[in-house]
Amino acid sequence: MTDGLRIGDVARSAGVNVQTLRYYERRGLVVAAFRRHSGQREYDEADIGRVRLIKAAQRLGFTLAEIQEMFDLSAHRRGTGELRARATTKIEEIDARIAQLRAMRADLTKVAAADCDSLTNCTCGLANPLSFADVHARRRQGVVRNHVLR
Amino acid sequence: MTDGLRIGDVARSAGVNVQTLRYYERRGLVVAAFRRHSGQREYDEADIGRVRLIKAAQRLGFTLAEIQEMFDLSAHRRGTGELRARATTKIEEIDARIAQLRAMRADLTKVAAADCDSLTNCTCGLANPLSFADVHARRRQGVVRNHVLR
DNA sequence: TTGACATCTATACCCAGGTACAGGGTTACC
DNA sequence: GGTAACCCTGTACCTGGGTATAGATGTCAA
Repeated sequence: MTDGLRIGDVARSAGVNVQTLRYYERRGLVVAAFRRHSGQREYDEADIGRVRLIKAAQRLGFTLAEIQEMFDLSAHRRGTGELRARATTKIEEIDARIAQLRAMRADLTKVAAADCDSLTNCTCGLANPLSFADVHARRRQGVVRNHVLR
Repeated sequence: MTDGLRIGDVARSAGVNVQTLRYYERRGLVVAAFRRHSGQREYDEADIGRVRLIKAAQRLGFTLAEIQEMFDLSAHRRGTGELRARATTKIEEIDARIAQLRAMRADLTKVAAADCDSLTNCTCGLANPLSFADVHARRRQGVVRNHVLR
């Protein structure tokens, strides 16, 4: 009886761990079609594709919950344009995250430029709850103290 | 006996939870200078600044472990240029993350453009372990099947 | 002194996406 | 029929940054 794929075959082919497949089954993402009399799972070729699809969607930034939802949508045949809509939403999320990272980056360059000697005595704006922009504006007005080195 | 600040005072001033302060103490980040006979923590003004500094560093993308390490560095007076070096390293990490997000974004625009009806029947490259660029190159050579809708 | 609030310790729980046992049973090949 | 490799369930653990709860004290103003 060597027709169906066993869990290890699927794991190797899809590049995941067997524990991961059992975890996906617990979450309802990939459920083995059959069980042998002994309880061992039996998969088919399509399951390998399904696991690969999950990993690909993860690489695009989708969570397992979102992927599961998209599977459910296609199962219910209500999916016209849904995938595109979800991709568009995800693009917006990514844009927001990039904007946030860029803001962090800008503030970090100011920290690097200020060159405080240590974190505990850095007064270049880090310890201030205001944004760096605000701190710099106030400094120009003489409201914020300058650096205290060491 | 109302000299020292109590944990709730620090929490309110720094904009964090009291549980968070106790958590920081467990991690060794902010330890109350004194304890009352009853066991209650007593802080001073500097501790508020320290907590704010932690939150500011977190906003810049530093983890608590990294922040702790930077505190240790300044305590050991080996910090000349260290903060700048760490900021520079963090900037590189952020740049790498932005590049990764941009790659994800590019692939997502391809998914949106391909407009597959559903995730399970999407053959626009999602389920393929190769990058989308590769898939598109192969499609031009007629190696990859076209979409199967629904 | 009473009542409302604040604080204490210890422990468990949350998110996501798995990973790592322990202690068994099954399968494949020689 | 031995033995190595595989598979099973169930449970606990991991990261990171906290949050929640329980039950016991402490503090403070009226």
